[in-house]
Order: sequence, then structure tokens, then C-alpha cells
Amino acid sequence: MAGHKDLSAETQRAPDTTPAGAYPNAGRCNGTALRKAMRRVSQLYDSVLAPCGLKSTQRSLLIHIARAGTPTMGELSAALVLDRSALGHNLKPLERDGLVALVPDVQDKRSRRVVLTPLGKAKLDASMALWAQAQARFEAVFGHDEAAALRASLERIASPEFAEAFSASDICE
Amino acid sequence: MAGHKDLSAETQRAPDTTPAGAYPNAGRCNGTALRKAMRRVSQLYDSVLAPCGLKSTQRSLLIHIARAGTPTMGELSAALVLDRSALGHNLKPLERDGLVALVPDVQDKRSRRVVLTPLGKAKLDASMALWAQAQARFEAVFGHDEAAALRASLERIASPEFAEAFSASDICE
DNA sequence: TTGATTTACGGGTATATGCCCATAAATTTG
DNA sequence: CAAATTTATGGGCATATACCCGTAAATCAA
Repeated sequence: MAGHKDLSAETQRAPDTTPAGAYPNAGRCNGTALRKAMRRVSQLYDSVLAPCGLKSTQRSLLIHIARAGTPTMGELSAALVLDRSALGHNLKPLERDGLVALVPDVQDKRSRRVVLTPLGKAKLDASMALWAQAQARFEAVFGHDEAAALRASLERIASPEFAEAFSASDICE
Repeated sequence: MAGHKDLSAETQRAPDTTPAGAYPNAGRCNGTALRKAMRRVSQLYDSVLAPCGLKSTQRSLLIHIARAGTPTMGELSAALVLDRSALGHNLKPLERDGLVALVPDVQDKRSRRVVLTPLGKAKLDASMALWAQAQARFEAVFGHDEAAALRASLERIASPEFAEAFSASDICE
């Protein structure tokens, strides 16, 4: 195939011609870079996790619940940097499948606590080996230490302090 | 909390004590870290972009189209590390609002090319100042050089070569 | 050329995520 | 204690993202 897509002098209709100088900062958006990498990693991890019937998003949810004990929706959504409504929506398939249950809090009747059912714990445990395999393969390609450094950066960005500092930069920019 | 409980009895019903040793690798998932950071950054950038009526996802789409000229759906989805169907769905609101248009390709009648309308270009241009502000605030908090290094890592992960290497690690792990 | 295969999409479905607003419960005020 | 306010969720809506399958067009094979 001589079908090189040397886009510079495009075949017929190149009205835009993408002036080489247009949007020179286009490739520098941190949000875009994060999104692309996130999609890629989701796809890679999900492909490995597939046999256990959990997606990486769901596994992440379950493991946060397991570690938090019996968190309220609010606590869980904060830990996940996830909108409260989004958390509610994300829990529905898991609740429907019997992996988690929502129980009203006795102290604060507004709150509902999320609990991992035995079935949910079993699913989570069953996913561990596959997750470890995906993680190992990721780090075999990306580098173990580099991955640790990357996670440190990402966790800093995800932290509430970061959001606070970003918001604070509003008034003094 | 005085008193060790021996683990044999512990198996009963651990209410919420989160046995300290459970899921020791829980915080090391690269996918989870990416997702949390992505949500945070989306929220921060979107809050700044709000006045222009574009979300960061949409802006990213428009700018990719602008730079690619008149890409096919396939080219665009590859550039965005986005599933083809997802791209189609993401384009719908933009098409509905007249920011982009889909035109059948003359060479290959299977393909449709995505074009930025004048209105789309105007919207994109109008978003530049707000994006620059969000970007500047992000980097004021995170660090300019650190951000560049982070993007380099993320772009490596998002690259097709990375996916290929990850897949290849399947057979020799 | 004809038939098999590959490629590019679109539709349908399910999950993921966020915003706005309404409601109920807890907390703070007067 | 009653009223105002804040907090924890849920419902409705819109967008984001992926997978599977079907169809049409291009390409490859005989």
C-alpha cells in the first residue's frame, strides 16, 4: 500500500490546511493527556479483568468499600473523587447483582452506608489475581519505579488540597 | 483497641474494622490513580471553561478536529484513544449544536469525515482564553516542568506502542 | 470477475460521570 | 423549642465511554 497519509499536502480538498501554527498549545492540555491515558489504561486493564466479570471501575469501587469498612455514600464519593450522584448511579449495577448493599445509617438517618456482601467480597477476591497480572504487565512496560512516581503525581492532583489550591488561585491570578 | 483477636474467630463478621492487612495493594492500582486524577482535573478545568459552554471533553474533541483538518471518524478516534462508537456518540451533541458536521468521504464511501463548522471554530477560539487560564492555574499549583513531565508519561501510556507492548506481554509473562 | 475477508460505520445497550433541583434529616440560631 | 440553614441523598437529564452485532463498501484471493 503506497497509501501513506502524509497529511502535509493533502490529496484533494484541504481547505483548512491546518496552518501549522494553529492552536500551538493543543498538545499541552493536561486534562486531555490524562483522559487519553485513562482510556488506554482502562481498556488494557479491562481486557485482562474481563474473565472475572468486573470492570476496573467496578473493582475500584468494591476495593474502596472493602477498605473503608462500611462507608457512607459521601465518604466513599470523596475517597473516589467521584460526584455523589455518580457514585449512586455506579452502585446500582453492583447492588442489582448483589455485590453491595445499602443500609440506612442508624445514627444519621439521612445517610446510607455501603456494605460489601459476601458475594461482593468473593468477586473482589476472585479479581485479585487478574488485577495483579494487569498491573504487572503495565509495570513491565512502563517501569515499576516510574509507575510509583506517576501514581504519586496523580494522587497529588486528586487530593482535596490540590483542588483547594487550584480554586484559591482564582482570586490571585 | 486492646487485645488481639485471633484470626480464626475474626472470620465471623468483621463489622467495619477493616483488618489492617486486607488488600495491601489496594492503593497501588495505576488505573484507579489515573481515574481519580482525571475526574479531579476534569472538574477543575470544566469549572473554568463553563462560561464558554464547552466541557473539556468537547473542547478536546474540537481541537483535535481543527488540527487534523478533516479527519475520518477512525483517524479521529485513534488520535483520541477513543472507541469509534464512543466518538460517534460524543459527536452527536456537537453536531446537533452545529459545531461540527459529518460529510461522506468521496474516495471511500464507507468513511465519514468530521469537519469543524465556522460556529465550531468560533466556539473553540472563544474557549482558548479560559482554557489557558485553567492550564495556568493547574501549573501554578502542580508546577510547569512537572506538568510537562507528567504529560510525557501520559502520552507514552496513551501511545499505540504502549498498548502493543502491553498486549505482547501476554504471551511471555 | 466472483467470492471471501477486512474495514468503517451506525444502532442498540450498558455503564460511567456530572449538574441541578427536590426532599428529608441534622445542626445551628434566635 | 421553633425557624433557618446546612448536609446527605435521590431523581431526572445530559454527556462520556465501551462492547457487540449488523451492514455496506473496499480489498484480497482464486
